Amino acid sequence: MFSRACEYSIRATILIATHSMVGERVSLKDIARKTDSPLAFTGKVLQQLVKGGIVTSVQGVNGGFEIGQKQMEETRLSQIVAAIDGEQIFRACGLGLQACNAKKPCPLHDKFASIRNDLKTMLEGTSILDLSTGLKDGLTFLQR
Amino acid sequence: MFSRACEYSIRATILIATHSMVGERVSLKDIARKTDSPLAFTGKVLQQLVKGGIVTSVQGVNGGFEIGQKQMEETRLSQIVAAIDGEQIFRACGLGLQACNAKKPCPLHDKFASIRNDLKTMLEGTSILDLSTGLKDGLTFLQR
DNA sequence: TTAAACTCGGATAAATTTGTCCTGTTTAAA
DNA sequence: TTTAAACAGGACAAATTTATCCGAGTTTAA
Ligand code: SF4
Ligand code: SF4
Repeated sequence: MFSRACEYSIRATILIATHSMVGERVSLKDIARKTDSPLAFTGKVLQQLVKGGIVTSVQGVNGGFEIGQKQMEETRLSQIVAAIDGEQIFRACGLGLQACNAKKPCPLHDKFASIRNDLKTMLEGTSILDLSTGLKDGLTFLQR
Repeated sequence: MFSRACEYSIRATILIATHSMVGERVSLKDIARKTDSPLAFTGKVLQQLVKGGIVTSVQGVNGGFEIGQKQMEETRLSQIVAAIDGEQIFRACGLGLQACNAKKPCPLHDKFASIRNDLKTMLEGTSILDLSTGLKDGLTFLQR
């Protein structure tokens, strides 16, 4: 569904948010450990998120990653996915035709577009905060 | 969403079905041309479908691929996807955790599992025949 | 001033997916 | 019996994704 890079970036962002809630920063090292992700690779995708304005990084001692209260309320999961995997997933044809076009539909169009749209709606309706509260309260998990 | 190999295999199967409806076989050459797919690679994935019992191949002059009337009615899109991409897509965690487990859910669990289930239901409820009639009648397309 | 704890970013490597090539085998018809 | 049209399948190549390595820059505190 999502690329590995995208999965890592979502897990990382959620973790960052739970720490930002209590005024802490998280280091890449901790992110990698607590989300069970490869450190250096996760560093790369986090840089993309920083450039995309989704999370903030602070260099130096006591540095790390953080996300503002407002950011975590307003940023949608769809933005993370778009920042890493691109908009493709929201628009692509289920059968791989060059462009999705309801005027000249592929055989799967109606059924596929419906689900793709549900996915889009879900991702656009879910904020980082939504995902982070459950983790903070110990109801959900980032590793298993 | 689906791998390229899977997209090719679905397009190929639908095309094969439209020909089988009128008692014809289709050659790999024609499949590649009419579905805008790389010939040799499509040949590979078709071999997987043959092994999976989804389509039948006939060697020699006037050979090609075909699919029985009953097969196209009974075979579900989910079976093609499973044959090429595996069952992963129906079971995998949206955030990439090792196994999907509602008892120890990832933060996206509820919302993701719902959509993943809709997708599964859709794929299981769609037969090759369903997809092929529209193409045969010129209402849907396999290239653009 | 120095050391330590951090992020940043380029280069490179490994793994996977996608794609091609070439040879062999089967089959029908000439 | 020969020939040509077709699938089968192994070996290899290209492209993409995933992952690692390492040196450089930044910041705080001792
Ligand atoms: S059918 Fe769905 S997937 Fe295929 S082209 Fe139309 S919208 Fe895209
Ligand atoms: S939340 Fe959804 S995706 Fe994550 S583990 Fe549970 S079922 Fe799988």
